[in-house]
Amino acid sequence: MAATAPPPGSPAWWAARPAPAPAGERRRGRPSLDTAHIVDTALRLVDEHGTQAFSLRLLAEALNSGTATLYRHFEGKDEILAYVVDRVLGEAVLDDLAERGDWREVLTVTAHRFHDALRAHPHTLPLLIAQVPVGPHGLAQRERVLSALLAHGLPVDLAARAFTAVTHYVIGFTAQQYGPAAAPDDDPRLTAFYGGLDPAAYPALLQAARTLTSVPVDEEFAFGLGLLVHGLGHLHP
Amino acid sequence: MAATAPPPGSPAWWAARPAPAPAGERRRGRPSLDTAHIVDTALRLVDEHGTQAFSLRLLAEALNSGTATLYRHFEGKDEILAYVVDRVLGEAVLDDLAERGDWREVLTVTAHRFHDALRAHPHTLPLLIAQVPVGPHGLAQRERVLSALLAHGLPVDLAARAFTAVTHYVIGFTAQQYGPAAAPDDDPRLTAFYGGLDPAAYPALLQAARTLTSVPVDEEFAFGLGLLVHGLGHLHP
DNA sequence: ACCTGAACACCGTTCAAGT
DNA sequence: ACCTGAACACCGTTCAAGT
Repeated sequence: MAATAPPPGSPAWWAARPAPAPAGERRRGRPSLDTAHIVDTALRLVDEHGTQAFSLRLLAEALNSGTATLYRHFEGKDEILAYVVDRVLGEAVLDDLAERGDWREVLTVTAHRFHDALRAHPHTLPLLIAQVPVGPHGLAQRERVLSALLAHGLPVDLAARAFTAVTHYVIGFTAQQYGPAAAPDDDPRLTAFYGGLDPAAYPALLQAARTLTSVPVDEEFAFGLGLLVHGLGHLHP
Repeated sequence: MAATAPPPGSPAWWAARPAPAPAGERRRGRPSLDTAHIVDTALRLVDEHGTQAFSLRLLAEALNSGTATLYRHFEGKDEILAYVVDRVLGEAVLDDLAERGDWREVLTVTAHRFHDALRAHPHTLPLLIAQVPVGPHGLAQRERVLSALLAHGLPVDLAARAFTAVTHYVIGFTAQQYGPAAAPDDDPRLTAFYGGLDPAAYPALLQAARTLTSVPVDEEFAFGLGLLVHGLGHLHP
C-alpha cells in the first residue's frame, strides 16, 4: 500500500508538509533553533561554498550546534535543500504585478525578476532543476503571476502555458549562463577555448561565437524572452 | 599565477582535455578498461539508480574492477560525470539537418530531438544544468545546427541567438517536466496535491491547473517552442 | 522531555605494497 | 611498469546516553 516515499521537492512530498502557505515554526513544539534561521544559514553556506561543499556538519557548526540537532527540525539534508530552493523562489515574488499596464509587461517583469533572483544564487540552480517549484513561495509566485495575467484579459489556457514557457526559459537560460560551471563573460579562458578550436571543423560555431561574445548577456536574455512574448501576442492581441 | 582549477564541465576545463573532437581512447597508453565502456556503464547506472545513488564503488563493481583503477582513466568522479553528460548530448546530434525545408523546420526538429534525448535520461538533467555543454558531442551538435540554420539563410546573429534560446527552453522544460522530482502526468498524487490547496488562497492557480492537466505535455512543449519559432519569424521571414 | 556525542555504514580519493 | 587493497578523511544518519 505505502508506495516508495516521494523525493523531497516533489509535489507529493510538499503535499505531506504541515502547511503549504505560512512559514512560521514547525515540528515538536518550540525547538531551540528557528527553522527559518536554519534555512537562511543553509542558503548562505550554499551561496558561499557551493552545493558540493555544503554539508550538515558545516551547517551545524555555523549554527553553533550539532548535526543530530538538525534532525529535530528537518527530516534530513534533502528537506533542508528543498526549503533553500523555495526560499530563493520567495525572492522572485512581486506584489505589484496587478498595477502593470498589460499582460506583456506582467510577463516581462516577472521573467526579469525571476532571472535576477536565480542569478543571485547560482549554486542553487542544479537544486531547482531537480525539483518542481511547488513549495509555499513557489506557489505564491505562480498564483500572483497567473492572477495578474488573467486580470489583464489573457485567457486562462494561454496564461498557464505562457507562465510555464517563460519560467522554463528563464531557468534554462540562467542555469547555462550563471550556473556553477559557467565562466564569466569576459573570461579570457573562454576566448582561448573558442580560439583553440579548429576553424575547419567548426566554421559555423566560430562565426557565431564571434557574434555572441560581442553581445551583452542581458540583451541575449531579453531577446529570447521577446520571442516568447511576441509569439504570444500573435495568439492574443 | 596558476588560478584555481576550472570545474569539470566548464569551457576552460574542456579546453585542457586531450582532443575536443574524437572519442577514442585516452591517457597513459592502452589501459585495461576502455574509457567509452566506463562512460557507457556510468550512464546506465545513473539512469537506473539516479545521481544520488551513483558512486565510484558501484561503477567499479559493475566493471569488475576497483575504484582506484578508475583513477587511471579519469581524474575523478566529476570528470566521469562530465563525459556522461556529453554522451547524452551525443544522442541529440542529427546529421540530416541540411536536407530540411527551411530554418524553422531545422529549429523545430532540433528541439524535439534534444527534448527526446534528455527525456530518455532524466537523472542527468541536474548534471547538464551544472555544465556548459562544450564537450565533443555538445560542440558537434552546436556546429551542425548553426551550419544548417546559416545554410537556410538565417543571419548569423539570429542563428546564434535562436540556438541559445531554443536549447535553453528545452533544458528548462525537460528538467521541470521529467526531472528526478517530477511526477508522472497522471500521478493521482499530483491531482490530490492541487485538490488539497485552498481555493480561496489560490484561485488563479487552481483554475490554470484544471486547464493544464487536460493538455498533453507534448502539446505544451510544442506550444512554447512554437512561440519561439514564430517570434523569430517576425524578425526574419 | 529534550538534546547531542559518538558510532555506523558509507563516500571520493590516495598511496604503498603487490604483481 | 602497471594495478589495486587498504587506508584516510570525510559524509548523512541514527541512537543510546546524557541532562
